[in-house]
Amino acid sequence: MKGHRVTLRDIAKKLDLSMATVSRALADHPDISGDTKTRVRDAAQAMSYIPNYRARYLRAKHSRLIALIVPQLNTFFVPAMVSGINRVVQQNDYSLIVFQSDNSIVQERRLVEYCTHLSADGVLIVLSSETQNLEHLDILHECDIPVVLLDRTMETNKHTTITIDDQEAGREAAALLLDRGHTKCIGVFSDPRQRISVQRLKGFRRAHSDAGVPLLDSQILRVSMMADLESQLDAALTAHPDATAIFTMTDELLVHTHYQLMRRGLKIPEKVSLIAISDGQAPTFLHPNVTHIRHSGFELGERTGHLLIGMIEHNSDAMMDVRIRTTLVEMGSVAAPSPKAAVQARPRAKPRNGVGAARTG
Amino acid sequence: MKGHRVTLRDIAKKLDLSMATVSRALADHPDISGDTKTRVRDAAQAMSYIPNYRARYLRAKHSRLIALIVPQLNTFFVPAMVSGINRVVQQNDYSLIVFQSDNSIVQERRLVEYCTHLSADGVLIVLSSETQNLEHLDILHECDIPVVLLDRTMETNKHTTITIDDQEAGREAAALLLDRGHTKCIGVFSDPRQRISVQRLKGFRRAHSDAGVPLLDSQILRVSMMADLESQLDAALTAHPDATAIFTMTDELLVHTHYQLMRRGLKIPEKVSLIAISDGQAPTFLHPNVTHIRHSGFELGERTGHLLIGMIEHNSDAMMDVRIRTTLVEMGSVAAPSPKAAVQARPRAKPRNGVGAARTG
DNA sequence: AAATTTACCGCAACTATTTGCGCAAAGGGT
DNA sequence: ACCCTTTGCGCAAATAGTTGCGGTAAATTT
Repeated sequence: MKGHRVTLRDIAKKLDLSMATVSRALADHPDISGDTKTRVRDAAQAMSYIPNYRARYLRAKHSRLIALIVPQLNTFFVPAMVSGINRVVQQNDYSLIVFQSDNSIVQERRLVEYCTHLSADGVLIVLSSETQNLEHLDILHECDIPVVLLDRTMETNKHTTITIDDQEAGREAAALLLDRGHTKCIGVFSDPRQRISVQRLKGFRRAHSDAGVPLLDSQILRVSMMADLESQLDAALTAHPDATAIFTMTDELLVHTHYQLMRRGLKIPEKVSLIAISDGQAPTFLHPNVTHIRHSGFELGERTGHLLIGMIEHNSDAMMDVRIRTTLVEMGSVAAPSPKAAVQARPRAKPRNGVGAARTG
Repeated sequence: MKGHRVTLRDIAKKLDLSMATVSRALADHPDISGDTKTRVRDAAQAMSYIPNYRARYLRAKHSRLIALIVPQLNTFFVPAMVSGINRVVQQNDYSLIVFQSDNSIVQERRLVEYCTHLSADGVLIVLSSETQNLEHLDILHECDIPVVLLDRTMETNKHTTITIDDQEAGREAAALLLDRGHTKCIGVFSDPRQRISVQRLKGFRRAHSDAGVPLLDSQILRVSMMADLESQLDAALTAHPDATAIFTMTDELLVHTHYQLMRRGLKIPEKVSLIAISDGQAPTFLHPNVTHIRHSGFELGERTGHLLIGMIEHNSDAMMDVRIRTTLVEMGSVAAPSPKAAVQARPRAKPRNGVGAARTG
C-alpha cells in the first residue's frame, strides 16, 4: 500500500536502538543480549521486515548468484542438466540465473559480460556452436570469477571442463555394433564444429579401425539442422543398402532418426539395429526401446554444481577436466545383422584412414 | 591478480574528476561535454571498468530481475515455456532467475519469500501440485511485486493468470473423437488435484454429454506418477475391450501412452485412435504422428513475459485471465473406429483425412 | 558594461546493510 | 579502592553508484 519497504532503520527507530544493534540482533551476534534479540525479532516479525539482499551483498564481496549460459533450453539433454544444477545451487543457498545464447557467439559474449555486471560468483557455460575460441571468457578470469565449461566444451588448458567421455562413448557404441557383427553402420552426428561431435565421431572411427572394419565418409551424417536429417538419411540409406545399424550421438537425433526408420517400415532390430548416446529418457518411451550409452544430464548438472561451488568457496583455481562415466544400457535394439541385408564382408579389410574430420580451432 | 575491481572512483581519481561527472559521462548525460565524455569513456575502456549492478540498483527501486518458479524443469512443456520467457526477458534487459519447487509447497513458499529478499521486479509461478491456496503469495502483493500464474494455476481473483483454455482443449479433443464415431474413449489425465487436470477433464466430459455419449469413471485414468500408467492402462483396456480411442492431456502422458500402445501391438489408428493436448514436439517424432490440440509452450512463455513486463513497467495491477488459443493439428492418428473393435454406433462418420504433414514449431 | 543565460562540473546526500572500533557500565578479583 | 575483564551497544565508515542542487566561468543578450 505505501511505497516504502520496512528497513533496519525503521526497526531501530521504533525500538530506539541503533541500526547496528538491530542488524546484529537479527544475525544472532553474541554481542547482543538475549532480551534485545527477542525484542528485535518480534518487532521485525510484526513489521514484516524483509532484508534487502542487494544492499547486503553490496558490501560483501560475493553475490550468491550463479549464472548459466546455454545455447538453448528446450532440447532433450539440457533441461535435465539445468535441473541438476539448480538443485545443487539451491541446496547451497545460491540462486541460478539462466541465459540462453541462441547459439550465437555475439549473444554469448554479451551474456558473459553481463555476468560480470551482476558480479556473479560463478559462471557455467555450455558453448554455442558458433564459438571458436575462448577469449571472451578472459574477462571472467580478470574478475576472479570461476568458470566451468560443461557438456559442449572446447579444448582448453585455461578452464575447468566437465563432460562425459565423449570419445569413449562413441567408441563403445560402435564397438557394440561391430561386436554384434554389424560391419556397415551409419553414424548420425550433429554440428561438426562442436568438440562433442568431433570426439564422439573420433571414438566411432576408432572402434572401426580397432575392429579392422572400413568406414566410409558417406556413412557419416552431419546434421546441423534437424530438417536436414530426412534427406541425409535418405542419401545414406541409398548409398548403403547393406547398412544394418545406425548410431545417433544425441537424443534429439535419436528420436527423429527413430521416426524416420519407423516411417520407412524398417523394423528395429530385425531390419536395422539402433544405438544412441542418450540420457535415458527417450530410449524408454520409444518403441521398441533403444539400447544406449547412458549419461544422466541430471547427474552431470549436479556434479557441475558441486564443482563450481567448490571452486567458489575454496578459491581454488585448479584447472581440471572431469569426465562423467557412462554406462551401456541394453534395451534390445541391437541384434545380429539380418542375413538378408548384411554384406558378406569378412573382416581384416585394410584399415583405411582417409579422415577428413573437420578441425575447428 | 589484485583484489580490487575498478570503480567509478578509480576513474575519477585518474582523470581528476568527480565521481558524479564520471557517472554522468558514462550515462551520456547532456550536462557533460563531449570532450569529457570521450576522455571518460576511453579511460573506462583502458582500465576495463565494470559497472556494479548491485550498487546501481540499490538506489533504484527496481532490480531488473524476474523470478520464475516451476515445479520441475525437465518435463516436456516447461523447457519450451522457459525458453520463451527467457527470450522476452532478455530482450527487455531483464534477467531471469529460475527456481524449481520440486512440487513441494514448502519449497514454493520458501522461494516466494526468497524473491522478496532479492527484490525481484516480478514473479512468475507455475504452481506445484501440492499447492492448495494462494496465501503464500500475499507477501508479494505487500511488496508491490507483480505476479503472474501460468499454465498450472488455481482459481483466483487476486492474481493475473495465463493459461490455455484447458476446458475447451479437452472438449475439442473429445469432440473430434466423438465426431469420428468413437463412442468409447479412454482419457488419460494427470494429478487430479491440479486445476489443469480438472478443467481438461471437465471439457472431456462435456463433449461426451453434448454428444449424448455416456462416459464411465473407469474410462478416466488419473496418473500421478508415470510408473502407474502401465497398470492403469491395462485395467482400462481390460474393462473396456471395445474402446477405440485414447486421449492424453499432456505430452508426458502421450509419449508413454504411445509406447504402451505400440508395445501391445495396437496399431494407430487402425486399432486405436490417439489424440493429445501437446505443444507439438512429440507428435512429430512419434510414429505414427499424433493428431493433437496444439499449444505452443514457447509462445505461452513469450506472452507471459510480455504480460509481466507490461505490469512491471506500467505499474498496472489490473487482474486478468489470459487464455492462449489452441489449434487442432490433424496428423492422422484419429480415424473412424475399426468395425471389429468398435461398437456398431453409426454417428456421422466423416471421411478420414489423415494428413501427416510435418509441422515444425 | 551590466545582466542574463548557458555549459559543465562538484558537493553531498541517498540507497540498506555490515562491521571494526570504541565506550560506558557492570561485575569480579586482588 | 584499584585494576581488569566482560557485557552490550552505538558511531561511523564502507560498499559503488545516482542525482538534486548549487556554483563558477564563459557566452550571450540588453
